[in-house]
Amino acid sequence: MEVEATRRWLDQRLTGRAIVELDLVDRRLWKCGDPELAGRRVLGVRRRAKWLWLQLDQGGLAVHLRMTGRFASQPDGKLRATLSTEDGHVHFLDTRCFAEWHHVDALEQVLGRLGPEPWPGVQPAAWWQERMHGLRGAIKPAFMKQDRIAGLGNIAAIELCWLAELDPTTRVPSVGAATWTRVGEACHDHLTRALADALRDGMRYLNDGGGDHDNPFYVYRREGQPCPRCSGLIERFVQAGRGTFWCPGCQV
DNA sequence: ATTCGTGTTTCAAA
DNA sequence: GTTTGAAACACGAA
Repeated sequence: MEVEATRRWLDQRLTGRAIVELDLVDRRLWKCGDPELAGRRVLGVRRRAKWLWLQLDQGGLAVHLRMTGRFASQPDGKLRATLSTEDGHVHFLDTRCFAEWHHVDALEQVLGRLGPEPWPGVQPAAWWQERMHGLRGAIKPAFMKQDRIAGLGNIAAIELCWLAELDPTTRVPSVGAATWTRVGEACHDHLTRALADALRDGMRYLNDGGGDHDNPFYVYRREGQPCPRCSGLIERFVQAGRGTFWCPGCQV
């Protein structure tokens, strides 16, 4: 998970430092609170779902990267803000400018209804059954319901269906215990691997003209390519408004 | 030139 | 409860 990788990156550079200046290049980032951060000290960096929380000595900064937000040591993109400390700069880049920064007393003020975190543990079948209880629609969009399970997005939902050999259109009530167990393992596998990839390479697979040659996923954005498991062809269709990639050969 | 699709998530409407 | 579309916005690809 890129957000967890970002959390560690920020923690290394900001925790224990005092903020010297916030240069808010694009005001649209700023959703609420006082943007005057000079003199505040960063006590720690935490994550909840895809929110980052920079705990300050007075309140904190809640940051959501949305689609294209990212932190970097060099301003090599659409620069929206720069956070300066005594010993360095942290730049915030965001092509589409959907990201949100909130200066509030507590992170809970900006969180919607969020279910529990599925990671870093391996959640057992009973956990998934409880989280999905009452849903009757397709499993893949259900994985993305933040009020049921926090932090799974489109890629995770796609990849974990593939890992669990599960047809993304399967109705939630017809998923059996053995499959839920596979889902739990698949979810842990995917998120752990996504974090390792992000720690190593960042989001290089979709950045600066590289095309898809660095795509680290099994089926995401691989329409027309052979399935790594059964060599069937990966297909794409739209489900609940989002692109869904899957292998009709081995996902049942 | 124009349209389409995109890593997120919430919301309203049907 | 479910499903869809729209909303933030920018840009590369078709």
